[in-house]
Amino acid sequence: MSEHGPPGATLSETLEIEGVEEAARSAPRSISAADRVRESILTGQFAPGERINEVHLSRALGVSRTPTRAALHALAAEGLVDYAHNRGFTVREFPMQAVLDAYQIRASLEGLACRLASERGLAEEQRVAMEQALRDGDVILQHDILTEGDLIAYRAMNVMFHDAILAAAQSRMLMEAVRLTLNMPGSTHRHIVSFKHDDVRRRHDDHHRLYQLIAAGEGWRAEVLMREHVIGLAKKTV
Amino acid sequence: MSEHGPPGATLSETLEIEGVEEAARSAPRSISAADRVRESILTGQFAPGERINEVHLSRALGVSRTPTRAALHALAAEGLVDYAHNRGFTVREFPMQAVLDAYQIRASLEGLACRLASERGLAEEQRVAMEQALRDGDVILQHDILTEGDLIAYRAMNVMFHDAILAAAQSRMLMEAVRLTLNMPGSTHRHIVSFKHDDVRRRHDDHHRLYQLIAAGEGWRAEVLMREHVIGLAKKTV
DNA sequence: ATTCGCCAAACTGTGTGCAGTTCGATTGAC
DNA sequence: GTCAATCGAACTGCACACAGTTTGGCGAAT
Repeated sequence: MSEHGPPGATLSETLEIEGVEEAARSAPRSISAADRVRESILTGQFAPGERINEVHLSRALGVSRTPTRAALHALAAEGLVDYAHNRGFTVREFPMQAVLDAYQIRASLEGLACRLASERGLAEEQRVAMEQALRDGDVILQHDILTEGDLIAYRAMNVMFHDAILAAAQSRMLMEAVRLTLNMPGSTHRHIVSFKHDDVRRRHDDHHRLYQLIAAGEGWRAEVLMREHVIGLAKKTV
Repeated sequence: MSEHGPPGATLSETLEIEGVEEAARSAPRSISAADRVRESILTGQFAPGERINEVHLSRALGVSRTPTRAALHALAAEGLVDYAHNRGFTVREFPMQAVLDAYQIRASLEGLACRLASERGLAEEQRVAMEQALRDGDVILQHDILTEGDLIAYRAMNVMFHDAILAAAQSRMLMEAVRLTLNMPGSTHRHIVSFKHDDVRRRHDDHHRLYQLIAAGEGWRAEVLMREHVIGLAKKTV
């Protein structure tokens, strides 16, 4: 199964095809393929509305059409590509309004997660994660200006915090619904979410308050604050 | 491809395999297969947690493993089955708490849909559908006791009303998220949603108020009322 | 009697060939 | 020059065969 790379590469074949053999040791090709194609779509390697050719994509991934199709079906399920019978897959388009709507949906869902977390309590694991995230954010914000590295660390901290709340809500369906709202081309996010120091500080302050409210069992207040917190991400503060 | 039915039928082969040829005329096998398996799961033909054998299921459906696997992957995306590498698919379990949580999630999402619908206005098509649904409900509720036929008509009316609001929200992602919450074994719903005359009347009254609020552009009030409306479905009123 | 290791049957993962459909190009008429 | 019909290349849908993994059971050793 080696010697896969075709020399003449078309547009969709710009995917990296390194490290196939060690990664394929335990991971199924279809999963690995889905991950890589998802990454390509999220980073904007594919043009929105572009039709995806199974054969070309298969070659680019170094696998046959079967796992490729499985991967594309999985991505269709996640909402990243569209599927039409006898016409295959196309990259889904995300107009600006759809991206803004996604923040509204996520705000409602994560607000609900906060309420459920408040009612059901924080397990030790989630409490630790949230406290760690709060400390990490505090450290980052001590810097007067935020470097690119700071922003990377901030994003990791942010994911840890929000994931902990979702875990505390103890609802798999809620997690899946939130994931739907996160699966969209990330390049767009940069244009939406502000990373000015004051805005970041305000959002981190929200985190502190959210932690307090959830720990205190103030479900409704936590829900409302989280909704505002997430919606605020999509406010144009340029 | 005829003469498919194996005589010795195992558990998973109790699916109906009638009308294959006329249905397969234009519809792809994988879609048709997904629909039928989904129906089987929703009506409780499969035991929760049961492992799904691809070969047996393929024979029961009268197609090969390829479209069967595609169908199962699609159902996994909808959240009806779980998938594990090298272990295939299992029927997802829905504990009572998960079903109740689904109503909470749906309440948040449909509440948001009401707000968006209020802001974006009702297109003629949705306005007509909602008014029709309201009239249908009025007629049904004139009966002093509700027959089984009344309940079927009520459910159809209910779907029309809620779908119209979702359409008015103009967010595909929101529709998909709501669909997640609706995809669960329906038999359970019967035990949760009350169909006593007074409860149905109260819910229909909610619909009238929701229509008024949305038409009046009262987004926030419509959102709150819809949340209560949906959560009320899961309240045990036995 | 229990546990560990091994083996075989069954099942899933993947590659590949063929059939049916779609879509673009080419040719012809107007 | 424009439009339509037709043909062909390309692509998708499906079936099937083979390879790798899991899993249950059997037997031997402790």
